Amino acid sequence: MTTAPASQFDAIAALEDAGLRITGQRRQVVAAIDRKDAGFTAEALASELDGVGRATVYRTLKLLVEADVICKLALPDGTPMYSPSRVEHHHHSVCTSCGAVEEFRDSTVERVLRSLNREIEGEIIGHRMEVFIRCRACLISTDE
Amino acid sequence: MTTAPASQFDAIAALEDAGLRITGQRRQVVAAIDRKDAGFTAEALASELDGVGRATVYRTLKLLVEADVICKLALPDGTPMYSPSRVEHHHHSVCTSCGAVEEFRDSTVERVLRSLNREIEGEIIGHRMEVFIRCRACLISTDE
DNA sequence: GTAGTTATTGAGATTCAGTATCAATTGAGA
DNA sequence: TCTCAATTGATACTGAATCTCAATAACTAC
Ligand SMILES: [Mn+2]
Ligand SMILES: [Mn+2]
Ligand SMILES: [Zn+2]
Ligand SMILES: [Zn+2]
Repeated sequence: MTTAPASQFDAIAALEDAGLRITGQRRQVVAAIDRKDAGFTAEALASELDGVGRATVYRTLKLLVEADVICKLALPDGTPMYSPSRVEHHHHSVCTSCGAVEEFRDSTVERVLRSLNREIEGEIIGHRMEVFIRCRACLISTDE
Repeated sequence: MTTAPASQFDAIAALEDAGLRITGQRRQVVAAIDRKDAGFTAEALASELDGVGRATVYRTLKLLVEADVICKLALPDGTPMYSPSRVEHHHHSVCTSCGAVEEFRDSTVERVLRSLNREIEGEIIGHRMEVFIRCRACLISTDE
């Protein structure tokens, strides 16, 4: 038994909690994201939602990132990707072949930061960590 | 006594080793980078080098990244930054106020990856870690 | 040193992601 | 239902990065 996936209602509630209006377009964006099972780009999402303007898709993605409903991450070449966020504080592994995103918590990461706190001059205000993988499915499909 | 800074000759040698021609423009780019004491953007470098075309600056930066002479990293908002690379394998702390970049080695980071190797389905092919800080100088200059 | 080959260059066009504008629309509370 | 600020979308715009291609210059061989 694994963690229950975030439903689209959580996302809508998060937008409401932020004092935002629940519009048809925002529902469409949330519903489309809910169908995703891998990372996706803003542009892909936009062209898949014919009823919703491009600018609105970008605006909504930004709102959802701010509301911690989705995460914005990046491939090795910098291409921005989005993925639903299902775990409180976490990092990501991204399959560079198929875009599959896994979230992971690892206390060791936090230990790194604590150790840096001593080494580094100044105040730590944030961090980013992404692990790039070739997922099992992709390893198999390339014939071993 | 700290590690000797990489000189511009190392960079030139790296380009030679890659079988590339040593041109006046590439010397200018390398020399300008050598003067930097913080992270910089490609565009800033380009507009500072009047004698060198913009496209050439971008091309040279890419070559230097491939040659491990400089590192390409990113601010929290995704803005690409470059910085000279002086340590073998490392990660970065970036001051989001002044752009100062520190490189650090931390064996704990590598330990994180080893632990992930067990958790994660698939093969790890790379990773990225950036720590965002407010450096001591910036903390002070903002009046505590 | 000269000549030949070919990598490199620069100006400008082009692409692409993302943002700004602003008049028209609409959600949500009163 | 009424009201009005929030939201939307078409489109223009920005800025980073890449592409094109004729002109140039770095290396190599002689
Ligand atoms: Mn996430
Ligand atoms: Mn570096
Ligand atoms: Zn995969
Ligand atoms: Zn600073």
